[in-house]
Parts: sequence; structure tokens; C-alpha cells
Amino acid sequence: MTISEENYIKVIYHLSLVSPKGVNTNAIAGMLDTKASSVTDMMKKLSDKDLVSYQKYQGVTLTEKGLHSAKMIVRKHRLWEVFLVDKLGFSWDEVHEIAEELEHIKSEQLINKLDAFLGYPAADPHGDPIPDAKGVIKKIEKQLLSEVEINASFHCVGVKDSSTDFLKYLDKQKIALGSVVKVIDKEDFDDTLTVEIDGKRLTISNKIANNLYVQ
Amino acid sequence: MTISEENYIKVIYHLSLVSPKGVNTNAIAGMLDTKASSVTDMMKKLSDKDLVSYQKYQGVTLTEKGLHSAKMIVRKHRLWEVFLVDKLGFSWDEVHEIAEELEHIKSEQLINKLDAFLGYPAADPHGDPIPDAKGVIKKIEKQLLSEVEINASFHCVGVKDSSTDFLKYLDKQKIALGSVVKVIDKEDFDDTLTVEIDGKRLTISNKIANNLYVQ
DNA sequence: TTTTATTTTTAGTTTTGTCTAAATTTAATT
DNA sequence: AATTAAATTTAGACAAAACTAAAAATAAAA
Repeated sequence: MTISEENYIKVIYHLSLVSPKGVNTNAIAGMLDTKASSVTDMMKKLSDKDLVSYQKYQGVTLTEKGLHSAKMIVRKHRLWEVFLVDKLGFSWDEVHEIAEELEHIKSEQLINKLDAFLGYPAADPHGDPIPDAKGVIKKIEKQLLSEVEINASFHCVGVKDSSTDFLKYLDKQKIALGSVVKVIDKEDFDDTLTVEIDGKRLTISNKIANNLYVQ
Repeated sequence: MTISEENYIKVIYHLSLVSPKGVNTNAIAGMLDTKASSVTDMMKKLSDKDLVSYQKYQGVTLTEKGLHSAKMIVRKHRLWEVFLVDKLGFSWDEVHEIAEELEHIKSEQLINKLDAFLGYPAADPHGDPIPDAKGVIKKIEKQLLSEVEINASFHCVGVKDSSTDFLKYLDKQKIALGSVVKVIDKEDFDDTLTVEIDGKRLTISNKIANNLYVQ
């Protein structure tokens, strides 16, 4: 499997989680910053290799084989992210790009030894679950901060949108995975929250609360 | 710089150490398992990028820029090898291939953080020196075991040929970097050595002794 | 249900890195 | 010094992965 093929498989996997009936050409092109025609070409190739099932104009889904490949790529990506943050001291907004490269390193032995070295982590630095060596993903039960009841306490366990801007905002406010959050008050007009994070009081917009997972 | 370009630069660097006057096309082709005509094509491209200086039929040498790039690739390769052996528990005959992939990961920050994480090692698991962030390589004074005087004691510090077969031989004989070697006797006829390694007596062919560096 | 708009695919090119086969240059030998 | 041998380069072709522009299919709107 080439790097390019792996990138297509990975994108189809992520889009499948949102639209499991079939992923359309334009969506893939958008994610990969390429053109729809290039996607069509690649779908034929991946279909020949039995990694996706594809019928003209009908969108694509991953085959069993393709799904497994996708999970292994995601596994590698997330394990490398843990390594970069826990061992090398990167902050969580810096690791995505580097992990995009590292996820294409081929050795299966490497990734399993890395997994052991890291202590078999369940989630990456953004709170996303890490598939095990067989591809099994343990679901992490979590709610968006925007949806929890008032006056209960939670732990931050992940982010929905992991764009650099959002992660930098969290860093600035000293919000990290594991931080304890308690919703003190919710404004009816615009859903702005007053929260207490690690004992510090903070006002948070609905957009922020809608991007932060708690448990 | 593409992965292919980096591989050419790296090979030219290694060949330059043996023939500093200029590396010839066929030698490069041999190392990269490609054809001489492909090498010629690539030399034009690398020359345009000012990474090598190249004149038809006259062989190539690295430019200042090319030399620096080569050292950075070697730095990455050897640091990753240290990581694989010291942190992940690979044996020294398993790491080369994986490091061949890892050496092409782009981030400079990554490699400097990795260097720090590993404790700024001076040499890789085969005893080869690791260039620092500026490209400076501290020479390791070393002699081939085949060339040392009888009855003196040394430490193993590296290997010349790091082929899998040779490394496996060393593993089998429990010879590792750091092992203490004392030459007891040398056969005049075929230069076979009788040595004591970590207290254990062993007979070693000249071919072996000629591949093992001591200090 | 036509017509229009959008999405997707086809057809034909481009670039990168490779190849083969032929031509050229350098090195070696007589 | 002329001839042969070896190494190197050119010319032309190919596969992978991308592109543009045009054609075809599907979805949306009148």
C-alpha cells in the first residue's frame, strides 16, 4: 500500500463514521485537498485491491479488508501522538502533522512495541480512542460539555474539533485532558456557560462547550 | 526534498567517505538497486538544486548544502536506531530497515527532541557516530580487532560491516557493544585469533576480526 | 415532468522516478 | 596509437498520481 492509498483509506474511514451509507467523491476530494477526478481514479484502484466497494456515482464504503487497514493507520497515528506528547514533550496542538508522516511507517512489530512502551494507552492526547492490535476500539463514553446538567462535576476527556486554534485556546486557559470541570451556570439567551476548571472560574461560549468532551 | 532525493544524497555521502574525489554513477546505482541511467537523471536534478556538483562522466561530489543534508539524514537514521534498541527493545540486527523509513520524517523539532529524550547519544547501536544538530561528527577513535597488538584489552565499540548475518553471529557469541576483548594469540598461518570476551575464550576468524572495531 | 444545477466520471496531459536500448565518452589493452 | 572494453549518458517509453476540460449521470427546482 502506498502512502497515497493509505491517505485515501484513512479519509474514507473518517467520513464513514459520519455517513456510513457511502462516502461521496467530493467529500474525499475536499479532505485530501485534491480534485474529484483524482478521487475517481483512486477509487478504481482501491476497488481492484478489494479495499473499498465502489459503484459509479454511488459513493464508496470500506470493505472488511479496507476497514482493517484504516484502523491500523489510525492506531499508528494515535500511538505516535501519545509518544510525541508523553515522551518527547510536544504540546497537543503540535503533534498532528508529524503523526501524519509517522503513521505511514510500515513495521507492525514497531507499532506493537511502541504500544507496549507507552503502556497500552486507551486514548490519544485529544481523547480519541486507540484501536488495539486486532483493530478493536473501546468506545469512550463521553458527553459534550454543552450538553451536561448544571452543578455536576466531570473530567475533560477529549475534543471534537482539534484545530490548532481551539487547542491553543485550551492551552491558554490551562484546560488539559484530566482537568476537572463543573458547570456553575448556563445563560438561557446564548448558552454561555460559567464553569469552574481545576478550581478556577471561567466564562465559556457555547461554541467552546460544544467542542469539549467530558466524562 | 523527496524521499528518493534523500536516498541518493545519503548514498553519495556514504560513498564519498571511501572515494572523496568523486562518486561514480555505477556505484550509486549498485547501492540503490537501480540503473545507471536513472542515476544520471537524478544527478541533473540534484545538481540543479545545488546539492551535488556534477559534470558528465566525471562523477559527483556533495556540495556544502548537500553534505549538510546528508548529515541530517544520517543523524536521523542513527538516532532512530538508538530509540529502537534502547527504548523499544529491538536487537541491533533488526533496526536498519525501520530506520530507513524513519529517517525521512521531516520535522527538525522532532529529531532534536528525540535526541534530548535519548540523552544525546554519541553513537548508534552499531557504534557509528551521530552527527549533532549542526552536523558536527565527533570522530570515535577505534581500531579493527584484526589490527591490535596481542595481550592488550579493549572494548567493542562498533562494527564495520553491519549485515544481518554478521550481527546475528555477534549476538550468538554474546558479543555486544561494550564487551571487553583481549587478544590471547594470533595464528600466523591464517590470522585466526584466540580471544577472551567478557572472560569467555573464543576462536575468531580473520574475517570476523576485520569487521569488529575496538577501543 | 421538464429543465436546470450539481456531482461524478471520462479522456487526454503532466510530473516524478524509473526503465530499455542505443549512442557516446572514457579507460584499458594490444 | 589504434582498437576493444567498460562506464556513462541520451532518447524514448512507462506507471503512478495528479491535473484540466468536456461529457454523462444524478439531484433539485420550476
